[in-house]
Amino acid sequence: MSIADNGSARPLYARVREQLIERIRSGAWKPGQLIPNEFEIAAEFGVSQGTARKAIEALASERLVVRRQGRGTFVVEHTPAHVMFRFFNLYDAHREQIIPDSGHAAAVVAKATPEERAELRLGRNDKVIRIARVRTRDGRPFITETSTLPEPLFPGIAELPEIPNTLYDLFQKSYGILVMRTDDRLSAVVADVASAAALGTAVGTPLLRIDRVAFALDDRVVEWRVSYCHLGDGHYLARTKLSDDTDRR
Amino acid sequence: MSIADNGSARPLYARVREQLIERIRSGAWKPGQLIPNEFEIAAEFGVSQGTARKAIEALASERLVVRRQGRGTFVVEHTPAHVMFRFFNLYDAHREQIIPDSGHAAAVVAKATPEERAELRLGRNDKVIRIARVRTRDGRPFITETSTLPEPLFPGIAELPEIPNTLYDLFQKSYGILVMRTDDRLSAVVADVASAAALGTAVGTPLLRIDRVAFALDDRVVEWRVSYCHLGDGHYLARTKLSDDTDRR
DNA sequence: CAGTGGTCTAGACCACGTG
DNA sequence: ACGTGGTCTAGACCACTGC
Repeated sequence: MSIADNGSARPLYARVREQLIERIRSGAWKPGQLIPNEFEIAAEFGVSQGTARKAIEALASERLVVRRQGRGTFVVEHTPAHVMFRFFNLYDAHREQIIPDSGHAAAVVAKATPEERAELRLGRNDKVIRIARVRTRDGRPFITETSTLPEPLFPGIAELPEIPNTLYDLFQKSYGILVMRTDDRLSAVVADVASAAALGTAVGTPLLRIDRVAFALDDRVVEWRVSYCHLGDGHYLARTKLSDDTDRR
Repeated sequence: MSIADNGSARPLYARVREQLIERIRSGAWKPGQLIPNEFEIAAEFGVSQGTARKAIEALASERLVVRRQGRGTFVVEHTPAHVMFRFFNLYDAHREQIIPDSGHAAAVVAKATPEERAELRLGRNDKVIRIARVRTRDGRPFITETSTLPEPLFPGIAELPEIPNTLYDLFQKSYGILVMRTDDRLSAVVADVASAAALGTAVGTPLLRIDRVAFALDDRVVEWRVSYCHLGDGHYLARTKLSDDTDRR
């Protein structure tokens, strides 16, 4: 049964690409798994090897798969180190990436506030999971962080004996949800009494506020997170390239 | 004379790509110019049309050229609007991109300080051009900005009757330098007396500090810029994608 | 209509990793 | 030695643009 049979206007390689993405999204192909080679995919969809190649290369450029010459093509795997490296953009005064620790994380389930519904694009009676923690560095607190997750997507997280340091690898491994993109909205604030106490600093200290929304493979919003960072001589690194996509949804 | 004659290990399409980049970098192909079609490029380098195509597609994915079906392939052109849209990441409370105005800009030439030499990767006796201005929005000041440029790259900028609102299109049009990437280091500070006066706000107001370094096509540093932004309910938007390059030079 | 980029195919050979 | 992805070629046809 060939995918080429219908008269759709979309290019063949694009339709093959979507079918392959769907297999990753649905979990038919697991993280780290070897996928069929170019000729097998070509035969399955009734296209030439070159067309299958173009579809696979598109996935590779999106980092959904990793190609290894001589070995094969593998579904991307979010490891804790990988997640930190890719999605944690804080650097110290020496321009080294900061690897933070997670303090005790408290998780609760609650009805979403109007603001949470707006950020997470939820319906009226949806529930959310809130995870609050203070992150440390060399044992010293430097970030207060509150994550809010749509409860239906992540049942049972609140009951875990311990919340991991990085959520995104848990999202992929336990819930099959792959974080593809984060939008961080950054602003400067001064520490209020509560923040100052939590971070061990003075009221009025400047803090970097990071308001993050994370998107999954299908563009669903899977996390809203607000962090207040006491960075000292550190900073947040944002790289902008001419080659970046231009659409700001 | 074919490019394929030597026994280099680099793929053919990569060598063709570099030759095409060199033509843009050197100014042999001007911004907005139509470049030769796939068959002409293939013939010139002694490769097949498919290989020329792969080289051109690489340039298109880097946004160095724009392909238009039925018309041809054109060298990218930095217009002021284009530059604002791509490299100015500030948004207002309604999540609309902020388009700032430039106040009066003062430019001076001076010997580089040690800090300027470090940021711009200059030698001991190099000079720099410093451009200071206060940017406004609806007539109200909201950013103080100091750009520092290597003087040898931009002779005569300090003598211009007026400094334009966006520097990067000037860099391309008048100096043949294409800005490819910016690294913004973001931190929170509080307004000192000078900043508060310039921005019409109170001492102690939180400001977003943006420490930017801009890179040209050949990875030279072409600008170091420090901005202090009084954003109110606005923010800086930083988008991070799984598909972003992973190397943090 | 001619000329451009876009898609698709078929096949050859190379480079790499593993057994 | 074998199977994988990586490169390169040659040619066909389609879709869009502008004259």
